[in-house]
Amino acid sequence: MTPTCSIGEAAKATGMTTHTLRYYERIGLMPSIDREAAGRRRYSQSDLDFVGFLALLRKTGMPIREMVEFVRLMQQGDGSVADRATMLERHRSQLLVEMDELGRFMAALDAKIAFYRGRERELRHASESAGVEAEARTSDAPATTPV
Amino acid sequence: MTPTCSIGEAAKATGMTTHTLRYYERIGLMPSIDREAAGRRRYSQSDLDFVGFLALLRKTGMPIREMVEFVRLMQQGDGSVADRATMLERHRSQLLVEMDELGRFMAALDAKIAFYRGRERELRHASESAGVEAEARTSDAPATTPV
DNA sequence: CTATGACTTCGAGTGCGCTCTAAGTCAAGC
DNA sequence: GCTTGACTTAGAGCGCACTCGAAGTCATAG
Repeated sequence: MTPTCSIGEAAKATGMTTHTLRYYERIGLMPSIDREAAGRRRYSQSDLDFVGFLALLRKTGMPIREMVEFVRLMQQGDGSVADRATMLERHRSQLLVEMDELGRFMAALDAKIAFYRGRERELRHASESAGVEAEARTSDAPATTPV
Repeated sequence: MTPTCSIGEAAKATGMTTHTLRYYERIGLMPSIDREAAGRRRYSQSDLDFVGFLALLRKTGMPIREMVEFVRLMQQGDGSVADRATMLERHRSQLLVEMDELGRFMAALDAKIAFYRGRERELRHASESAGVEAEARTSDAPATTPV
C-alpha cells in the first residue's frame, strides 16, 4: 500500500545519481532497502526522507565516515539516541565555526573587490585624462601591489 | 634590504606546508619566487601576502584551476584588472549562495537535533515512570521514524 | 673536516567522494 | 518472440588537492 519507487525514480526525487545511491548502500549508509522479487531496489518514502537527511549532513560538510558511524548508532536502537544527538550537536557547532569563518572571508573578499574596482577606476581615469602614454606609465607602480 | 625568508619560515608564517608552497609554485600559482645563489627560494613579504590571498580564495571554495586562471590574468598586467574584478565578484556571489544554503541547512539541523533531544527526554521519562518493560515497549514505535 | 638538517627536483602516492565500466538479468511494449 | 531499457553486481577509474619519498645539494655549527 505504501508507495515505493525504483532506484531511478529515487535518484530523480533526491537529486542523487543511481550510482551514488548504490554507493551509499554498500558503504553502510542505507542498510536496508527493500527488494522486489527480481532483486531490484524499492525505495519507500522514508528511504527518500533518509536520503535527504544524508544529503543534509553531506552538504554541511560531515565526512562520510562519520555519517556511517551515525547510521551504525541508529541500528543500535534507542540506547544510542543520546550519542546521536551529541554527534549532531558537535557537527552543528563545527558548522557554526565554518559559517563564521566564511563571514570573515567574505569581508576580506569584499575588500579585495573594492581595491580592484578602485584600480579599475584609476586606470580608466588615467587613460581618459592623459592618453595612452599615461596608461602605460600607471602599469608599473600599482602592479607591484598585486595582492 | 627588504626582509625575505626561507620556504620553511614561509610555511610557518602562512600555515601552509613547504610541500604545498612548492606545489602552488609548480602549478603556476606563484610564478616568481626569488632564489638565493644556491637555488633556494626566498619569500618576500608580498609573496607571503599573496599566499594569504590564495588561502582566502581556497578557503572560500575557489577551485585551484580558477585560481591559476586568476594568476594568469594578473600576469597580463593592468589590462586584465576588470576581468579579475569580475572573477572575484562572481566568486563572491557563489560564496553568498553557499552561505545562504548553509543557513538553511543549519535550521534543518537544529530541527533534527530538537527532535533527537525530544526523543531522549521521552525515553528517559518512560524508563523512569514505568520501569524497564516500558522502555522496551517504546523501542518500537518511535524507531520507525528514524530520519 | 664533518655532521646535521633545511633545502632542491621529479614523480609517485594518498584520501575523499564519487563515477563509471563490463557483463549480465529481467519486465514490459510491440 | 524480440527489443528496449532500466536494473543488477564487482571492481576499476577519476578529479581534486595535496602529500610524500628518494636521491641529491649546500650552509652553518661544532
